[in-house]
Amino acid sequence: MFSIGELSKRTKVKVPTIRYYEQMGLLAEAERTSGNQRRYDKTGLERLSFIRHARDLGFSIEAISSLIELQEHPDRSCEAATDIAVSQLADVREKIKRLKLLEKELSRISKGCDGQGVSEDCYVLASLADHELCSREH
Amino acid sequence: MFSIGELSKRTKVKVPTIRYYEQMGLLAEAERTSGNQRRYDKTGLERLSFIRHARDLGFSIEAISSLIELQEHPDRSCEAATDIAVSQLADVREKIKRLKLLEKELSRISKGCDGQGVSEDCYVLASLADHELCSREH
DNA sequence: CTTGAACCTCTAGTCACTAGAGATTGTAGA
DNA sequence: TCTACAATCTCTAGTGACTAGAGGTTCAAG
Repeated sequence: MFSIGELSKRTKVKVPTIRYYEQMGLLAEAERTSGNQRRYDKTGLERLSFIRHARDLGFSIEAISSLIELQEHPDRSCEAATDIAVSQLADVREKIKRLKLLEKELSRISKGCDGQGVSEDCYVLASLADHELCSREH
Repeated sequence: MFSIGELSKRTKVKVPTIRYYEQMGLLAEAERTSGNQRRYDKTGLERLSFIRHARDLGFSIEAISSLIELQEHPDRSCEAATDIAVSQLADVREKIKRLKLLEKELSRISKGCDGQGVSEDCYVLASLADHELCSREH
């Protein structure tokens, strides 16, 4: 049995975040010492590692809640879990697509001031002011 | 002179968001009719278009504030504005990098359940539970 | 002059935390 | 055993960038 600080160290999840996860129902309520401090064991550690990993992969708290529920009712859980993962993947791909367009636009804008420059006006500000100057959609 | 609803239509920025921008100091306080309703002109329209475009490119409200201040004090503004754009670009590139790693991982995880499957356990849940199963950092 | 869409302000909610106040507990060293 | 003090507790409020809703007022067309 170890303290919340120890759990925090081992999982690299901050102490207030652990309490927040408990409050949100992602973590079961921890056992307490006689003095009301939380104590955890291997189960708690594994559960939190799962949550942390899923958060790192961009799953929302809500999605993680669903995944945890699936874990606890293992019948047919695989399909449903895969659905969640696939939808998360679609999300990530969409974000990548959008960010790549932004990258092109920003790199074009940033380069505007290099070299001989664009007379007296700032190209960055001009580009932001006038969407027509954009080379593509974003 | 036109209303906030008209401005909203022309810029595709929602009415409450326009009021929010005013409150945050991004937009100058609009003129008012005798009945206290906001009225805008070309200047307001251009300013809001600038903000909207910058938001679309992922600039924070704070960054936009800086850009607007630069616009208003044009001496040396170009270098500073370029700095902001370049830092925004670095940000975007970093995000793309991270998301690409996630994409690989998620697509690997999602595929786990296809075809013959991985015996009775759900590969998605197992992968999330055990970071060691990841093929690379993320 | 009436109607009703559009406007006003204000408060509170969203997500996933993070920060701080003020009080209590656990534990290592003297 | 006592003492210090780090770690813990609960609670409230703040973050960013809005969004939603209540309850009231104004504008403009017919």
